[in-house]
Amino acid sequence: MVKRTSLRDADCPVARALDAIGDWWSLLIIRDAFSEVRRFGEFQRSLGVAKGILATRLRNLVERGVLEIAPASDGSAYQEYVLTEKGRSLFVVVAGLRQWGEDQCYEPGEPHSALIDNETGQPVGRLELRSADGRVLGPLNTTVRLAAPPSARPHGRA
Amino acid sequence: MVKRTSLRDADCPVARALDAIGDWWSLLIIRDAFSEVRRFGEFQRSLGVAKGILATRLRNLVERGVLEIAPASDGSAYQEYVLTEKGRSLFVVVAGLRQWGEDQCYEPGEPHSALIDNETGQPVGRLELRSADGRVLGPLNTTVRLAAPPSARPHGRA
DNA sequence: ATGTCTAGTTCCAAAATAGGACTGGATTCA
DNA sequence: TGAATCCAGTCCTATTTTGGAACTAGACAT
Repeated sequence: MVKRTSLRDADCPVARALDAIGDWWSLLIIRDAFSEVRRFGEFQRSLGVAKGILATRLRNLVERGVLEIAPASDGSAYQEYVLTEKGRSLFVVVAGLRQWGEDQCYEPGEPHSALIDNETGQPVGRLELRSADGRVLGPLNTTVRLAAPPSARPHGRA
Repeated sequence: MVKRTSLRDADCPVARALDAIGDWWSLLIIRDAFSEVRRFGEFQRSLGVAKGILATRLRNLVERGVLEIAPASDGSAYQEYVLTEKGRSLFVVVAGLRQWGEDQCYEPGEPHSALIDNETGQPVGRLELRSADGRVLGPLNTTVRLAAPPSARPHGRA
């Protein structure tokens, strides 16, 4: 009767997304996966997370289709966890978090890492949401249009 | 000695960001805040979260400077929680989660909400990371360049 | 002044986390 | 070939966090 609330079937895409990947470790695992981290032990050392928790998270991410298990690329009998297409499409989310962290979570002079465009060696541009015709959009220019499937619900809900 | 690990001083912007806002309820609170939800009771009803948890989360978000407390806009003696500039700059993160949720967390035919450009009434465009000169970048085109402040650390770490 | 609404706090049981010990198969070394 | 070590987990326990309900004090409405 206390059951950690599930948002799997929430009628908001943000809630569903968070249900799948919205905890600390999962996002960090995904971040690492974007940097070629693949093996259980690599994740464990990189994150410093308890093995039990890591095992749970990896299992969940595989179940959700964000990661998949592949044979080890080094020819050993072990397995690896690699991003699926679904997982790779989280790139902008991780990039968004990174930019926000860089901008808002460091002291003014404090040095931090940066995301670099391989082509030019320059930092990447700022992530922006644009309209279909190219205008940059902010919170004030947009509205959530509710889906109205079985019986329309008048107010936004989880 | 078990203390939920803190990533406040991690040397990765993603980790720091997650430390501030990287849990379920915080992100959902922020999502709601983008839709003009302001009052304790409104958040509580919208999210269906336990009041104790909501109180903790709001306090934390205020501490972190994501929300701030303002006098109630309806003239009553109560207070409201509104996004700061720091909080509003999470817009692309929430938008990214929303798009991912829409794309990946619904069954093919299943209807869902959409983010609409107020100007045109059309759905907003896809969030894309671009290079300084405008090329669309994916995970393969980018690399994290580590900060090398006190003594350079050779490998990515939490 | 009485009753209700708002925004919490407090308390409890159940669940999740952190950490360490343990295990069994794979790999390496001699 | 066998022993030592590494890898990828599982299992156990203590502590923390969550979810839910009950309680409270200060607005507000009548």
